[in-house]
Amino acid sequence: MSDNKISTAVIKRLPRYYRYLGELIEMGVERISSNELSERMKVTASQIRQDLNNFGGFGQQGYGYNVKYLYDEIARILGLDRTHKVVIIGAGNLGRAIAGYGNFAKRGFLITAIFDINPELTGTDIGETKVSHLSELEEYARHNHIDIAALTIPKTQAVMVADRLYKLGVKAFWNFAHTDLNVPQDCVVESVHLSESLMRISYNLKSMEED
Amino acid sequence: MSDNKISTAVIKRLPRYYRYLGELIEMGVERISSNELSERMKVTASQIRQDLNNFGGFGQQGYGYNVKYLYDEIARILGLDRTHKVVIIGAGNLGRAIAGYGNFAKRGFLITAIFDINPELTGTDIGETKVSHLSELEEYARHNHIDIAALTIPKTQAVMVADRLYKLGVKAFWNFAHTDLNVPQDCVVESVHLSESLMRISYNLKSMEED
DNA sequence: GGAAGATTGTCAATTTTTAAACAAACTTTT
DNA sequence: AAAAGTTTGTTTAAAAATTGACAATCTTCC
Repeated sequence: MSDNKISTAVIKRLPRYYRYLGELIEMGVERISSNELSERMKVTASQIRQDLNNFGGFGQQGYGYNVKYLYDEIARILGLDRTHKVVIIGAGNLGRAIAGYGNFAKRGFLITAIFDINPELTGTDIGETKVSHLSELEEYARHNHIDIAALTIPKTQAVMVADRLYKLGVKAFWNFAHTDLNVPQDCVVESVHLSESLMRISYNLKSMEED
Repeated sequence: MSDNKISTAVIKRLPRYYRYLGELIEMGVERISSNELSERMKVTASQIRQDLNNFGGFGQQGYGYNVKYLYDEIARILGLDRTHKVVIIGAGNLGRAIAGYGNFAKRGFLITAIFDINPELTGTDIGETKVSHLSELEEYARHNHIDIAALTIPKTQAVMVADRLYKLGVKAFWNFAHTDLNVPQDCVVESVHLSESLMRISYNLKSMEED
């Protein structure tokens, strides 16, 4: 359908465009040029135009881009026009934080189940959702579709649970564990390695001092 | 001291090398070649050698790299040989998750204070740390050094609080709010935009279907 | 409705990043 | 202790990403 193969560098920037366009809508801005957007976002106008043109011509010469239209188009490109059923594995603070974040639901990411290995948590409520014991995962997956699994559990468990989930047909993993998952090629893995993020701060702080 | 200017692409990869080397140490591996490491990490050996050589020659021909030595050197490069005092702004689930994660302390990131705007949370304990009211931020900063501020608050507050923190001398921000901070150039900002991360999953799921 | 001004889409040039190749130098084996 | 085998550090080549430039074309103003 759309031309393969868009570079990952472009994909990484799309959500940020989307965020800025959303803010512009809230501000009541109807149109914007690549030049003005580039000043707000601190990127080059050329990059904005080239990124967008990977997916088609959304703008118009002499006018710029219609904010609402472009916003909706990017949503479509990103697949935000559909709903995604998300299960959370791990009902610790991180799992709770994700479950409780309302903005995800607004973008079509619905928390449909939460699992934890701790029996004491089984049956307790997190937001609208009841925590199930991890042993019920297979039974659940037999009756319910899972688009995305968020893994907010320690690394030792994460790799094994990802295996189990893959066997149940889950193809997308939002991995918060401090490890790489070992799932087959036909999966989407997006890792959020918080400790690596902190280390980059540490490096940048250090290298700032040295100038 | 060390040669400027290392590309950010290299810096992003360093923590991952560090993680793998840590695992090798746990496994009792004493030496490793770039070739073997490249197979484990699924990157090219050439990239590993070139990345490391930005900081000096840590290996030896015919031998490879001493795991423990390289591990320590990367720690030093990343600034993990010092301690960093971290304050958390926002005692919600995300703030709690960060405060409770013991591995950070192991790497020298010490949670020294937690602030929240909600008076009901003031005085409550999170791990070892008591929550203070956000209004006490200035008073606290006058008597205590802050290396890094973690912002786990909504976007509207995050930008303002970052301003306040900058005026108090804080130069590094770990930003979890869904916005860009507007702090001066002499700051380190590391943003963790979870919703953007989710959107990339959505895009990749969609583009996987289309093949 | 025509002229002046603005802005896109795209091509070309530049810069950055990644990968390949290989001489130099060390380790291991015999 | 010499030969055979490894493996690095570095150079060179290739690929990818970013930026610059501009004709084409739309909008706005008069």
